[in-house]
Amino acid sequence: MTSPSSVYGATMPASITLSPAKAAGLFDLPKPAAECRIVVAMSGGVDSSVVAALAARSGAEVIGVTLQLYDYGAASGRKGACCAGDDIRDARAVADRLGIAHYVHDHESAFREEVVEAFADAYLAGQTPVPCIRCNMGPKFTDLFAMARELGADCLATGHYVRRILGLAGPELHRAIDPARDQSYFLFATTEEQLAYLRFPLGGMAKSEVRQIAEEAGLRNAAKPDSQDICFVPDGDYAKIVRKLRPEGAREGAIVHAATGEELGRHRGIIHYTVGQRRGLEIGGQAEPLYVVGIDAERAEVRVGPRAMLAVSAAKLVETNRIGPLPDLPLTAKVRSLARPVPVTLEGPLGEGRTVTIRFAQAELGVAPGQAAVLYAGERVVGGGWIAETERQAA
RNA sequence: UGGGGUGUAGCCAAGCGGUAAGGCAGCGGUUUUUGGUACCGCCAUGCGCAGGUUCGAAUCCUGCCACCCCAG
Repeated sequence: MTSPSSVYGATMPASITLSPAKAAGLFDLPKPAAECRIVVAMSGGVDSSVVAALAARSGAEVIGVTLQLYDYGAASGRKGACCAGDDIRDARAVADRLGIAHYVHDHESAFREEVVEAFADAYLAGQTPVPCIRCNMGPKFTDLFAMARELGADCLATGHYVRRILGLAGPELHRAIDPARDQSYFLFATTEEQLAYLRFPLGGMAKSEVRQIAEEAGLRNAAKPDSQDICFVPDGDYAKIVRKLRPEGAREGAIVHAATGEELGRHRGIIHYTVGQRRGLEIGGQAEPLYVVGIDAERAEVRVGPRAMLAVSAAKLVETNRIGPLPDLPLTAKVRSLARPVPVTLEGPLGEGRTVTIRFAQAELGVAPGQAAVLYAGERVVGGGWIAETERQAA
């Protein structure tokens, strides 16, 4: 195994430090940088730290803000977390190093209500939530947004890997240059008002460039591991959190075959399952693997079937959002952060919270209610919605 | 009780004298700012038990045990 630094060293120029003008260009400022104030959402990770460094380089006045989202103790010292404990200390240290102002805002109760409680409720309802999207919608793009405005900032910059590009009808949201890093899936609910004010200076960069900049700027977290998993789930055991908040979620029930209705086994609570899931069913003696194809919260029933039964031809989306005009171009959709966007057609109006159905050109597997479906026209994000129900592909 | 059948890993199952396939489940890893998926790796010194034949037995022989089916 080669170390990351040697890999980067081989492919990166000796120095990619940006000039103040180039740094300023990344923020698309409304006036000369020296007259601007930029608020940077700092999580304590490398990405947002580099955003702060770039903002400082631009010559603008920079204020770093870190939201403390959850309990210090639970995540302290854990790799891959954010917004608590050590991460807040990292953010502060980076701000000190850069010589910028830095505020930590206690956001625990709001985060618990808007993200964690909703997360638990979704599982209880037999759905599979995406807490990162709720977090972006609430704490980050609503609360932090308001704070930045109050601070008189010209814009709010974050470390998301996504691009904001000025189009004829205003700012557009586009996928990151590096498809492996693209985080647009988590930002489909961004409103046009938010997008007008937000900046994503990392969307055109590769992760290796970002780490290089962090190193050259002498940031202590330059080599810090990427965050992954759910930030408020310390050990990867999300069900433990749900059980703690909603003990009734541990109600046991039957695992039945979706085609025959036969009871194949028992489970210890629907919160442990998600549509598309294969492992954890503990049902042996089968010719082929079984997958969760549906969850009946009322009856506390997990319905399973062979892989073919995962095929879905359409999905109903609720609480939809649209970013910019709907282009007259073929649309694609992602029903999962990873995975390539697949061709879809829209049946109904998109945006303003309305309900719409997306129909897949080819059957899509493992579409779970509670997840987001994000719509693209090429590289541009045109919006999306939450998957409320799916239509199984006729056999 | 008589007749027939079957006993191989947690489950299903191949092997029928030459030194235990495969699938499912499980475990571990890789990938990944959601859950999952996918991929890779691991998983029976032993084939119901006890003897015997043989250079060599899960495979042949004998006895015993267990379960299933038919008869009663």
